[in-house]
Amino acid sequence: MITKQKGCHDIYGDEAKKWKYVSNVIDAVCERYNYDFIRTPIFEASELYHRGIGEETDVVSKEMYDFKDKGDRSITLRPEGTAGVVRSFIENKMYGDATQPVKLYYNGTMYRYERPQSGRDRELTQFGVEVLGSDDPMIDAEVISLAVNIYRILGLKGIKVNINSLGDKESRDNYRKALVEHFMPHVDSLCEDCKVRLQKNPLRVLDCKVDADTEIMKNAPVMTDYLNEESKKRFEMVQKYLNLLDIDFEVNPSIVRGLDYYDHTVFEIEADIEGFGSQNVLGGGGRYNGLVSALGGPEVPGIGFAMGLGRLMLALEKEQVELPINNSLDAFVMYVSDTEKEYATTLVQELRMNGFSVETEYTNRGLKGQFKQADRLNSRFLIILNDTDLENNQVKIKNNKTKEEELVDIDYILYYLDEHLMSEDDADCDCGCSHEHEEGHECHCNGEGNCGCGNHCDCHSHEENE
RNA sequence: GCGGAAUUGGUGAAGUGGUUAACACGCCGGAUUGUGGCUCCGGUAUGCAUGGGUUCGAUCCCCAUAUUUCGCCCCA
Repeated sequence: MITKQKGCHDIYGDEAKKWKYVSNVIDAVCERYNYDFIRTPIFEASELYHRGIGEETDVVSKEMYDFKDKGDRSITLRPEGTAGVVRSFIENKMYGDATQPVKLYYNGTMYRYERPQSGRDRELTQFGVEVLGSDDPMIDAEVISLAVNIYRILGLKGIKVNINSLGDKESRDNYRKALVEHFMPHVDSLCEDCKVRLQKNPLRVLDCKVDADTEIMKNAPVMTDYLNEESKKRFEMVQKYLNLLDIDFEVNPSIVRGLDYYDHTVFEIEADIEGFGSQNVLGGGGRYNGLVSALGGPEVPGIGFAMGLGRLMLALEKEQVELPINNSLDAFVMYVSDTEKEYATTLVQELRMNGFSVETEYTNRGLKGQFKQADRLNSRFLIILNDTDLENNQVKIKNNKTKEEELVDIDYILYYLDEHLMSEDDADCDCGCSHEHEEGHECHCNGEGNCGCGNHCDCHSHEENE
């Protein structure tokens, strides 16, 4: 048997429906924030990541999925989304668009050559946003709040937002110098990795878990003390806007992020859920004012974040958040004889073309088996064909909930289904999301008929629940 | 890159160095002559991840590989 590759997953059935639902929420929220969808290639020239993410980062130095193509080009499966989006921004000269800043979002697979564990796969799906062309602290807060609001809308409660500022270049240079001065005298007591980091990227020494509990690490200078006036003021503004947006956060000076392109605001959103795996960072991001120019574009500031959808799913599952997934069918057409089957073929198509979700029998089951199949598929109506009825231009339609059965004229089928499905929905809700009707769920449509699910709804129960 | 645990039908799983690998669910068929969901009856693994080895004999013991899973490191 050929099996899937290590660290990859097949997503299907109800799980696939959940993913689709989450993607719909993401699309709906991004639309409200006016972010445009962008799709960039899954593979890029390796150099993009070497220059963009940073040679010394683990992501580049040991986790890249790279290979030579038949033209002997060095190709890499994208390990993250930002570099590709920024490349596209430059290549397509989006900095020349009239509508600045450029606000983009993506939702796609990334690849990292790692040893899989809970919350860590080789193929992972990330949703992320990038804002290019504004250095306003207000947009920093907006990006963070967008991420938080998506978690909120999905119903996830256990999240914690950590923010920090790496400051501008001057602040970072000063801090870097202070770090080197602090650690150099004790270089021998550091772990092997840190010795290298101290040379190439001293900030990341702070990230080290091996030496985390040592005295030198605890006494290490703190970034926030080295921010110059301008950077400090900027960081305060970000916090002010976050407060205005009602986002709970904590300033955590140890957040430095693993990718080299960040400056000023950096943040991580972690799962704060009992029993969650050790890979508990749900999302993270930050500002990267130097990245566009580093990749050959003009001096354009940027900020973004990415969240792992797989980890989000784990978190939702851990919190037992029930996502509203639609598993029902409008009608199941049943038949036995060949002439009935012929009519079934055309009827099914006609119903489908008129907007009904309809299934029929394809595996020669007897009637009994077809009833069972219709139940399994949660079909609301059963259309039972019978040669005698057909001769009278009639079909039997059975309501699978009330078990009532009626003979209906063929010309009347569409109207009949329309009417009966509508009246069913009055009691329920026809937005298809149904979460507002379940206990313990909040609806976010404000009675305007748009729940986070992106489906339109005009039932009244929304307002009552809100 | 390093370490621990696991792998038995469609599914959840019990189990043993020795003739027919429990049990449950599901599925299929029948009782029910074209109306199911309850009940009863019957059928559902030449097979215990793959490849070697030990043994008279291996699903069980040993080794390797693959995959899964949980950690370390790192990240989403």
